Amino acid sequence: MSEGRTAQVYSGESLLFLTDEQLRQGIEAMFFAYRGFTADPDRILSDKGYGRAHHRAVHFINRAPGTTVNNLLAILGVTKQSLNRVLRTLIEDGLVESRVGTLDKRERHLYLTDAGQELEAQLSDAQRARMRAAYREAGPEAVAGFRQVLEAMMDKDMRRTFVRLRDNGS
Amino acid sequence: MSEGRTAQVYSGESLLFLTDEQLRQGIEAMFFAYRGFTADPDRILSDKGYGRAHHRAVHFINRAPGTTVNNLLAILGVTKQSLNRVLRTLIEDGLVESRVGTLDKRERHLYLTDAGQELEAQLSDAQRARMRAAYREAGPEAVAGFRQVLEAMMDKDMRRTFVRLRDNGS
DNA sequence: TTGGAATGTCAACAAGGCTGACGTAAGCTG
DNA sequence: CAGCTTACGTCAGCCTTGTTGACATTCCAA
Repeated sequence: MSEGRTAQVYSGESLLFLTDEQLRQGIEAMFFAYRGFTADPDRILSDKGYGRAHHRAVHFINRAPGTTVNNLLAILGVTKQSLNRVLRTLIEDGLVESRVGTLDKRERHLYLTDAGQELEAQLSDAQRARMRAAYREAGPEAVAGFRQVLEAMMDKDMRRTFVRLRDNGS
Repeated sequence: MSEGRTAQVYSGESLLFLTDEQLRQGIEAMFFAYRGFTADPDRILSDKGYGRAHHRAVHFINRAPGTTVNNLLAILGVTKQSLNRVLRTLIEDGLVESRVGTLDKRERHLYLTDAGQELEAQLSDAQRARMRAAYREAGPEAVAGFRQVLEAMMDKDMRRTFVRLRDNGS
């Protein structure tokens, strides 16, 4: 599995030694950073009796209004039973609306209600504020590199999904 | 919470527009990348009846052999009951050894056994392989930026912990 | 010697994953 | 039209991993 203790990558003027130590620092950085990444939304959600799973659903419904359950399932990578539990509470609480498909009546198309959009904005604002602060501190070149490495770290399928979403949005 | 739709960061030759759209792409990149980041260890662990919590414990015990339970608690950010449950199974299975402190006998110092080191290496190899591939694909400048943004995204406390660990290791 | 700190343990609970099984409605295909 | 497949929902049960609260033990330090 391991390719030995070090590997070298040459690019432009700089030489990078991919020692196990450097890789491990990257691993730990991911671990600690992800905690920060989720911290603010988690606080907001737990006040309202929701969890991270609700956040994810709300985020991607907002991202692609009218998406089907199957579509959402593929993006989130969970079972329909798991997603259904979350969706049910969101629909009951009036944050999400589920409309029977017009073209294919088996499908349910999901939309955020006004209340749903309000929650999404609240979560989004908090998470973007942290991301914005990090981007500002690190600077533009760092941001480009950040996104390149993250994209390269994704599973192939997820990367396709990510790119599709990205190119849809803007 | 939001500072408006866009913000600008100027640095060197390039100008970065921190539009909400760009920030959201960063957020989604984190989400999808973290899935990839944990995918390989998760597979290995579930074969052996362990979970991500076991991985984290094993990782940081390997990282700082002889660490105390309290220390590990602070790093992992969970309750002692949660950690204890994981540690108990690891000790029962002979992967972790818990030694009563010599200086302060209330403390337990944690070490990986040979079997524990073997598991750690297996998990580490898999995770490093993915990180190495991502680093190679993105290139050295990207890697530097990646780490800068991640560090800036951490909570203050976690950042201190991260830096302390990093500077210890190398 | 007493208070507080570090640790462990028991119990109970919740979120959010999972599998398996089953039902219904709708679309598709021969 | 008949039969298979697809999309979705749901029930039941299980697991991991997080939580709180309560309580016992050990032992350092003032």
